[in-house]
Amino acid sequence: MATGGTSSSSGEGFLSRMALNDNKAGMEGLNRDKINKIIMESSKGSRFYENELKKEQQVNQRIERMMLQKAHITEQQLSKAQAQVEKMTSDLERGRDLSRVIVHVDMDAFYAAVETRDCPDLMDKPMAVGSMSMLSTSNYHARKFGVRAAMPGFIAKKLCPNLVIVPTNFDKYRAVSAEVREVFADYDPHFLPMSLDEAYLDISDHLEQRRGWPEALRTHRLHTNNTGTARVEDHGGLQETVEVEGLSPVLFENSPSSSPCLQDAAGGEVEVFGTCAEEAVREMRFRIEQKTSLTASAGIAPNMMLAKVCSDKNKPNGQYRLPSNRQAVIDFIQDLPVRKISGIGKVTEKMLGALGITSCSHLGQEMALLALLFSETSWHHFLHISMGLGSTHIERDGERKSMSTERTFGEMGALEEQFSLCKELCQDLAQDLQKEALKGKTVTLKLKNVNFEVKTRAWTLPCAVATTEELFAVAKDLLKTEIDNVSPQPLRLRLMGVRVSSFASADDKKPLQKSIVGFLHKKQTDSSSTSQISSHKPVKEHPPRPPGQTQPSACPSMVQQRRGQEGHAWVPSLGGVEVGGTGENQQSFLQRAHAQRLRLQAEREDPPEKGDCNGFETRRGPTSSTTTPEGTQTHTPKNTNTSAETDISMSALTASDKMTHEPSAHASTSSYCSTEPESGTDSLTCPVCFREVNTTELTVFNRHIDQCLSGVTMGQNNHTDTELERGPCVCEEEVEKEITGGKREEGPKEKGSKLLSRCVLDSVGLRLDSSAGDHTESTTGLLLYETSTANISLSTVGLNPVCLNTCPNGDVSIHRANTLKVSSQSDPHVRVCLLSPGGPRPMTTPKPESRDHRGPALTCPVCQETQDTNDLTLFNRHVDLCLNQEVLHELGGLASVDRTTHTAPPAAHKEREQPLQRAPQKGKSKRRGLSPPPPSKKAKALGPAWNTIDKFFR
DNA sequence: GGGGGAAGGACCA
DNA sequence: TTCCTGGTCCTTCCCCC
Repeated sequence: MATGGTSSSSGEGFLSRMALNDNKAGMEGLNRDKINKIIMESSKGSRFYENELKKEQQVNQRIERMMLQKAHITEQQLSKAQAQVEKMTSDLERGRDLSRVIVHVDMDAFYAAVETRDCPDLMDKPMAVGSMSMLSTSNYHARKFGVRAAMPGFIAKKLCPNLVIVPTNFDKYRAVSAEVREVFADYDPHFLPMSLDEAYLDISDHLEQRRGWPEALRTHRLHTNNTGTARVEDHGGLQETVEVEGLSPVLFENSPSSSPCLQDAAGGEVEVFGTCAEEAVREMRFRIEQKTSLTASAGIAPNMMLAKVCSDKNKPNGQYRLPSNRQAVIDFIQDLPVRKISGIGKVTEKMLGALGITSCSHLGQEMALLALLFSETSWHHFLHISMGLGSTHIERDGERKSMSTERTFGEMGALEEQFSLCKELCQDLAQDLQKEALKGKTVTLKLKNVNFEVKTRAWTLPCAVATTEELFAVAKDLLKTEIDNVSPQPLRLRLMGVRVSSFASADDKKPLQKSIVGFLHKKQTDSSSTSQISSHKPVKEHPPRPPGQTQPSACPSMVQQRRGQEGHAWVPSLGGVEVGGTGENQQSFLQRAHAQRLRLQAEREDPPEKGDCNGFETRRGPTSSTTTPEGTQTHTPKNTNTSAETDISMSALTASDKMTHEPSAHASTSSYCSTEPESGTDSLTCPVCFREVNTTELTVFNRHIDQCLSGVTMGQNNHTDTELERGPCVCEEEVEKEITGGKREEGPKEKGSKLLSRCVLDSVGLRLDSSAGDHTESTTGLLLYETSTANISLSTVGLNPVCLNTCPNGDVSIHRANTLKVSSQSDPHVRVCLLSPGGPRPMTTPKPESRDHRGPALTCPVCQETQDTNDLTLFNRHVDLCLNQEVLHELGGLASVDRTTHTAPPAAHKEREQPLQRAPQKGKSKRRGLSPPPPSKKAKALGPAWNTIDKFFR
């Protein structure tokens, strides 16, 4: 395999990135060569090693490119950069702030110390905390053998055969950490914890107060079994307080003698601390030790970067203060190896080393060169370091950016296991998210294969998600995509993780408008019940969406994700009415469906016959009764055909659910972004059949709606009872085959043509009046269709080109703009499935014919008024608002919307044409990785189904 | 060209 | 035989407007 790396600059047969990192306290003066030899012998040939080799090669290539770039730098460029650096240096110098006293406190070998404290037998033994796979930390005895954190246990054992490895016990460490933090809080209530054993404090304010404190407040009693104290040393003007004795009975046996303690009136030993920074920090460490029997080291400096370096200076069990004057800072930083700086790791160190830069003073000397070779962010960072500058303000309430969970395991190749684990991770993560009341829009799946290659696949949703079902809906599909990518080979994993990021801002957390759930609720919904989802307020509480304000686009289609590597969102020009993706959008969908239904009902001259495909009230085919947990029987159609809404859930859950055989999953969500009822509700009203469903389980309720919609509209049932019981889990290919009868062209390739949904047209009010004959045209219907991101949208027929297909007996096509042609030989109840136009399409392309060429003016399908516009955007706006009003009106809701505002002024028009939600580009092949190469730009632009669409318009 | 998403990677404890 | 976990930030590529 990878052999080139052995002859790289890292040395013959030697991988520098795997070599011992002795940049840690207690590891000075080790026999590096010997240790490295053992590490290499233990690792060589392993997949991990091969992967490290690969990474090393990549770094070497980076360095080669950098050196090449350096060779082309001209004197002129250099002097220009130098001028830039000098200007920036003087700017930074002017802003230098030496007024704060920042402390970095780091517990010494924290986990190991806790374990040793609790098991004194370990005191004199080399020990580490972790497992044979990985060590979290080691004590100082073990460090003498080269055993350190982040080293696999089996290698550590080879370095130190007597090493005792103690398993981690995070509950215990958390408890100790809490005690330590209590002490921190006395010095800086807003301290910044970096981990369980480390924190930054700004003690400036404390010192201010401390100056006025009487001695009694600075006096602390020693526990009888501890005698620790400290002494202050003077090192060439740099005052240094060295903690010396007893405080670390378990770790540091060679502590120097202490200064004498005083005795209090009761005869107990006490320690009196001074008022300066060193004394305050010494006192803090003293108190930590008294409280936990563990020692801490600290660094005191004018900024965080320096404090961090200082805390390492006298580790373990010591402290170091860097005086707050510029010269002291400059002197301190001069000979500091760059690797000592937090943020400079082995790669950066190596790159800088290639330029001859090993210390911070070199950094300053070569800054012009660095400015030319590195990014602005990087060289600015370097400049700060070279000047000894760092943050003087401890960001106390920094918002969390992401949350994740991941698991490493033995090789896993079975799909069932993978999907099952994926769900477990989603469950764990959902719990964590719930604890912090977080919801995020981006879900990332992290995979590490058995070759240690890490891949991340992310999907950004238009709405924030947090529940297991929502997370799983996305993660599972990302996983499925990766499985498909390596198919027919199995995806052999050793790690899987799920991350959520792009957390909702405060604004996003505000209640959403027009929640259908409020509408769905039983009227007597307990008003005192606490809403779990803030958005789920009754519709009355929310005003109608202002004209021009778009709703978030819907969530991506699973089908699209699985099928297309190049899927793109396409928010239709009816902006704001897309449904099916988000909870909000689903709600809108249902609301509109309801409104449309009522309107159509009222319009109907003849009551629908049994089985009429317009007939919401009529049901064809067998029906079944679902017994709710409460024992109430709910009439539900026995039909597994799904509504457009549930189509998403079907496609979202099909594959993996089948694979994992998790019966709960299929009904768990109807989209990525679920809608949950408020707690305290004991029944929900079905928006289709208007019956109360005695359940608060959304899964049950969703299923009811699915079945209801299916039965209402499809009027026929080709599925079996078994299928019903199993839920709408039909694999996409099966559906496609079934619907198209295998007739679809195999073009280039239908591969891209995404079968998006077996939708039920009249469930949203599409008039498919087949009673007049085999071929009927409807000019006023609303067509449900789905965009390439699985947004189910309500759109007037022909306003957006769609590709239609039917099954098994029908044929639906776009006959003309604004016209739907239906043909059915045997059954008037045509099932229509939609093929995504796919691809990112500007709303204007392909434009339907202009009004002049299209014939009559546009007629609103809701209010039936002819609109004096042929601008589709304006018309869409009108329809949208019309529907809104219709829904609100039907719900007995809000003040009416002035329809005169529907025809938007030019400004609002523009607003509607704001950039569309950009689609996530799924699975696109990057520079690296295993994904297939990306499609051509043209293919991407057009989208996979364009060939198909094109045929309709040709 | 700028903005922003996706993916990968560096780095830290 | 065996090389973690969880988090942040940065860079690069790419697409869209």
